[in-house]
Amino acid sequence: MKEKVTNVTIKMLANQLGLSISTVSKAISDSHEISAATKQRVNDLVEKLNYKPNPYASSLRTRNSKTIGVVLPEVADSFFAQAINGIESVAEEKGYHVLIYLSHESFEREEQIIKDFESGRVDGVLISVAKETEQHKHIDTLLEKKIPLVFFDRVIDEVATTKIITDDYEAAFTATEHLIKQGYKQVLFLSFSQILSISCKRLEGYKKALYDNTIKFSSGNVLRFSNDAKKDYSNLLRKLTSLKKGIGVLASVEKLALPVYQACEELQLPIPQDVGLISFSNLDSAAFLHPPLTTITQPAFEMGKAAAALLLKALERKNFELTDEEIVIPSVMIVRKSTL
Amino acid sequence: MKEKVTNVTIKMLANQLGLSISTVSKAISDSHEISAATKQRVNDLVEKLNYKPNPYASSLRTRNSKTIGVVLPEVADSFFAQAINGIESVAEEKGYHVLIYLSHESFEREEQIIKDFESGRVDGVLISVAKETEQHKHIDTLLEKKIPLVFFDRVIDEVATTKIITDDYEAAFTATEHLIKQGYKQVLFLSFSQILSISCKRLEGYKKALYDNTIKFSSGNVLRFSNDAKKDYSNLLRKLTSLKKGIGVLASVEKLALPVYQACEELQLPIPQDVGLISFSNLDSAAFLHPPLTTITQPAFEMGKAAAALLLKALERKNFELTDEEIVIPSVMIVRKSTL
DNA sequence: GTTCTGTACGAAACCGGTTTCGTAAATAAA
DNA sequence: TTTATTTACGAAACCGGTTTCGTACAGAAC
Repeated sequence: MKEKVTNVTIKMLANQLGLSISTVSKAISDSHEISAATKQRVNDLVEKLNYKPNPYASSLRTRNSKTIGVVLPEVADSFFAQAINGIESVAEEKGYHVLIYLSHESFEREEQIIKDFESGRVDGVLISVAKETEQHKHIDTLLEKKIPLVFFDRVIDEVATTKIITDDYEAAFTATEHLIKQGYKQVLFLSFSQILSISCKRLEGYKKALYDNTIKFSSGNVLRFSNDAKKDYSNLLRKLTSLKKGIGVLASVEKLALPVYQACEELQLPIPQDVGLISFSNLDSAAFLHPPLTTITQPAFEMGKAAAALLLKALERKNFELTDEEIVIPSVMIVRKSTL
Repeated sequence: MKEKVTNVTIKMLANQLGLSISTVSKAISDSHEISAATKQRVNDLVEKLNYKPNPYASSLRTRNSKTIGVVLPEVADSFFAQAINGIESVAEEKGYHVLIYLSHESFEREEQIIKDFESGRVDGVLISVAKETEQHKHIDTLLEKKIPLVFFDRVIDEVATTKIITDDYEAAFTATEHLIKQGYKQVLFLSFSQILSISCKRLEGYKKALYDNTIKFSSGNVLRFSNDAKKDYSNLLRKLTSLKKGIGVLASVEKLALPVYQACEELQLPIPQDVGLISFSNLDSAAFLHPPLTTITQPAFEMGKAAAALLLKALERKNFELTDEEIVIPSVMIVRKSTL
């Protein structure tokens, strides 16, 4: 009762047609070796029997699977959700399949996933690394095996392949300067990783804006978020309490914005009067938050699309290799009420 | 320069060890036929050469791929994002791989995806159908091929397999009654499909609540959302304008909630005073919207997890079949300021 | 000593395609 | 007419594993 239904194979086609297996195979792939008449007969039977070639048999012989692996830290983040959309749209168009893996921000998990790819399960890889990831041996090993990989958003600078990023430094600079111009005397930077390239760049942009506005950088104004949401939240409360009013807050990643709303509510610090908030975020609901959230919105869909397009180009074109370069797609700041 | 690096194969292991291929294969799978000493030698070399068995060769012979297919209408919806998380968590644990496909709410696309699965690419399928889907021949055909499939959330009642759903009828009933109890004289139902089982059930729950409260049902109060966001929005504007104040709105799906915020803002109809809003939604930001959104929150993660767990059980246990039943995981209503 | 049983392994078929290479017949070139 | 090509197809190797089946040998049973 549970045994699989035997699928129709190319052998069955060949037998029914009185042709050889190789002839059928060639007919299906529209080889010039096969006459039009024979192709017609073959295709008719393919249609009639609803023949679906076994993809794994084909993959085994041809050494490619028409499958790409996508490694994400998580999926419950609008950025990644939109990025998947972009990736899927080009994969679909080119007839590729997408295997999805979540690292849950864990380096070990990411390492396991990447190591599995050495098996040849995927033709290429798109990755946005975990917040913990600082080494890149796992990725180097994969590249040595000539499995193309492109980074998007969360990249590792030291790895020599193509990276699709946004203008993190500039965006953070703009955001910080915006807060300063709006009159916030101090600016907090909510950091979610001290390791990630994007975090570092955003922090640098923040620092530069402070510098340009002759505000002294204080490491105490950089709040590091860990995995412990409770502790992070109480740190945030403490920090906000300790400061005078007129605090600007730059959340360097989407998930850090909502805790600020919550904390301000709890502490009765009205946004934007006492606290100005701007966040890197792709939330559709940003415009309807209370108050509407000023955001740095990343071109998530486009980044996913660009990354996938490049990867597939590298897979399809034998004379195209992924060079060590950064492709920057700019973010846009959308000013709303949370910053006056 | 582009040719793939030849991976180490089981044959290379066998040669280096002076053993036969079959012995090595059995050693790796820890067969009782092989002596402990030999297993040790084999595993040592596996480690040393970083041998990764080709998954497609293995799939070909064993006729299973340790891969499941997940078909979603979209991914930029908190429900599906969380569901993926649930699915991935159990797939990961059981060593399964997950292929993701988006139907983008198109029946044709969904059909293509499902048809591809007839090739044997996946061992089993999880699906939440497109809003357009009313036929189910594509799914029947798959089931005839003995490829297990479980529905989650957006199910097709007529297909005889397991369905993981939430209590749509009751939740909509509760939501509607809540609006009525809060004093809204009329209740609008924002519908996003006339076909989907969940939509119908939610509509039924809505009707029942009206009936129980002796409010006459009017089909004019059911607003159908199409794919044309602009047209939908202007319909919504028109409807809200035409009604007296004190309108309750039940958004039967997450994406319909934000347009209501926008329309109320545009029409200067304060929520919750003039318009009460409740929505099926899993948005984390619901609590921080302006005003905070009362939601029916579905157990998305749990539903994904349950669906995946059941599917994998059907795949692993030969004496377990997916019966034609519904497993209901209840939603919870979280009352916030958008409904007084 | 003979038969039986169990252990440890190897040869080969097999999964279902793709690809190489060989060849008979038809056609073109000389 | 003979030779060179082209057309259309088939046999078989191949991809890299898994699985079946056969067997040599050691020790146990009789």
